[in-house]
Amino acid sequence: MANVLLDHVAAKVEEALAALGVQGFDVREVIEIPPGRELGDYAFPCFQLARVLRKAPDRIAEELGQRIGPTELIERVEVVKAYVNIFLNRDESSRRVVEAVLARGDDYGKSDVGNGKTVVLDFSSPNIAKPFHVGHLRSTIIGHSLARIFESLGFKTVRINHLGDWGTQFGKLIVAYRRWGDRARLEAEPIRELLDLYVRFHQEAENDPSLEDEARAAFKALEDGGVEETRLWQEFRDLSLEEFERTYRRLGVHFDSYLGESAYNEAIERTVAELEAKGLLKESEGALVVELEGMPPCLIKKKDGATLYATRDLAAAVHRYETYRFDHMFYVVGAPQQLHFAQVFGVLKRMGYPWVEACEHIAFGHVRFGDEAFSTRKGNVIFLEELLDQAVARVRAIIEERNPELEEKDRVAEAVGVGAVIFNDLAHNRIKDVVFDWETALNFEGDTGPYVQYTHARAASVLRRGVEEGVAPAGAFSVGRGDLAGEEEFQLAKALAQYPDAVQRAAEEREPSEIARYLLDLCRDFNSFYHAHRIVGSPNARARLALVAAVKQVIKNGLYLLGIEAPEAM
RNA sequence: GCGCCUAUAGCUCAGAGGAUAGAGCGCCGGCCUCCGGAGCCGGGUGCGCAGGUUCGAGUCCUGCUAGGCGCACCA
Repeated sequence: MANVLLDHVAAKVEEALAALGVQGFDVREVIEIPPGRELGDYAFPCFQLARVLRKAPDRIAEELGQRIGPTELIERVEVVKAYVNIFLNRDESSRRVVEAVLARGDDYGKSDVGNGKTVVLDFSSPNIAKPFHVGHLRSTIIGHSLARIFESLGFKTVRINHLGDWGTQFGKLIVAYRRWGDRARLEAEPIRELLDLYVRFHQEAENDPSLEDEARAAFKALEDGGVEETRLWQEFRDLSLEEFERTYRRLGVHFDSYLGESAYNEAIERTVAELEAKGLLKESEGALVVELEGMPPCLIKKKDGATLYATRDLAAAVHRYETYRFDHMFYVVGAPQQLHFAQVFGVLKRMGYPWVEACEHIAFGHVRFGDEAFSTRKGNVIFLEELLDQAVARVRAIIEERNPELEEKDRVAEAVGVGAVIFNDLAHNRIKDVVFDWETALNFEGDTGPYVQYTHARAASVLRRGVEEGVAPAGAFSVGRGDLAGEEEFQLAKALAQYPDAVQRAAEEREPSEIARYLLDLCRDFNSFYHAHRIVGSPNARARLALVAAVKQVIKNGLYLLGIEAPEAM
């Protein structure tokens, strides 16, 4: 499934090129949308052909232009210098696009290019016993969105939550809990209690460095199967997971596997043995490392014999390949960990696993708060729940003010508030750092999730109106010849035609923001159209309603890929 | 010190090597007894610096500057 307009144009350009004796030229790559409408709908610049054909680009354009005859879709061709500018027939193009969108419905934009290949996505992966804060949100929703995008392109996906449920931090928590823990509070609000313990540990450790040693010893005891340590760890883990599940439900996120770092305690020994057998382990300052080219060595075991993050990631990668035989594995983890993944991939390569080429670190910029980094240790965090609650509350207030008759206010407020938070994060290129501020996060005007959802609700409202007026009862749209001949209708339809391209790009770049931005553009176009033209009261109301239905469908499909709901009213 | 990332409008950000660099926020001014004003229309300022590659560079390369992140027993 691709762009119904561009496909036609590209095919015609290719035919014309063939007539000039040019084969295998990637027309789709070169063809572009001109900067101004007066220059046509699509343009084909001929500069690159000048070298191939050894002719002046202007002349090539001239010859090409003559060979691209009018078709049902192509109305005329104008050559301007080295550009072949193609003008489409408004009515026919709009009609075809609208019909294609409505015919495919929820499937519009999907394709089967993935051909059943498997993508494993490692995302979210919060640390147990630490609050789920705004910093974790990015991994969670970028991963979730990428999973949906790849599914829509015919890939099989496996969502893995690689829980941070192992490591020295648990030594710290065990030590802190033994000294200052409050049983009742742990059961009532586990994450808060664990966070406080964690923060207090670091405060006290500043004056008493021996605590750090004690914590390392406690973790070693845990790793060696100490009964008391294991019991506490299990409890911390269970209680934390319950809280995370609540947040995941709100975000509509689910996982196929919750195998966290702790799941690899046995596999790790096999991995270390394998490294040993392959002669890759070197002793260095008492620790075991694998040396790598062009970067610092990867630490495999500490001098006390305990394992490290990288060791567990290695074991996990091997296990995942054995389990899923993935064609791609995405690690949706913050950019600060680039070196870590370069090292892990480097070790896998030295181990001789060809599938390391399928592993990819999907890095994203970190979230800062003002000029301070979020720091769990300092307790300087914004809880995601708090952000979601505030967003939902504000939406609720706006509904009360502007649409008090709305049904299911709470459900809609939840969808819009959560959608605002998600969209705010997905609207930017993932690699950019984001500075969190409440004003931006809780703004619902302009380039925001609620704007897109509002546009969807407005389209839904117009369609309901069409039914009420008996113009298009029960969605009985029909687009006859001549119905969509207008310029504005065409521009909207052209935007709809581009949706599959946006999805494709989002997948190729692993960049959900491509879809977010596409939706903003589409919504702007639609709202302009809406304000400029009557729909229900117009002579071609049925056709315009079909166009509105197509717009609504595409917004819904796009929001779904971002993990955002599309309410019928708000 | 070494490595990675970033630098575009007052702010937040888009920009497929191609024609005249675009949105949102903020500010100012408008929007019809009519389909939802979370909307629409109008108003202006900009590619960090210096070279290079190319028919053509905001986009690619090199150097510099500024900011962020990372660099051994945390994850």
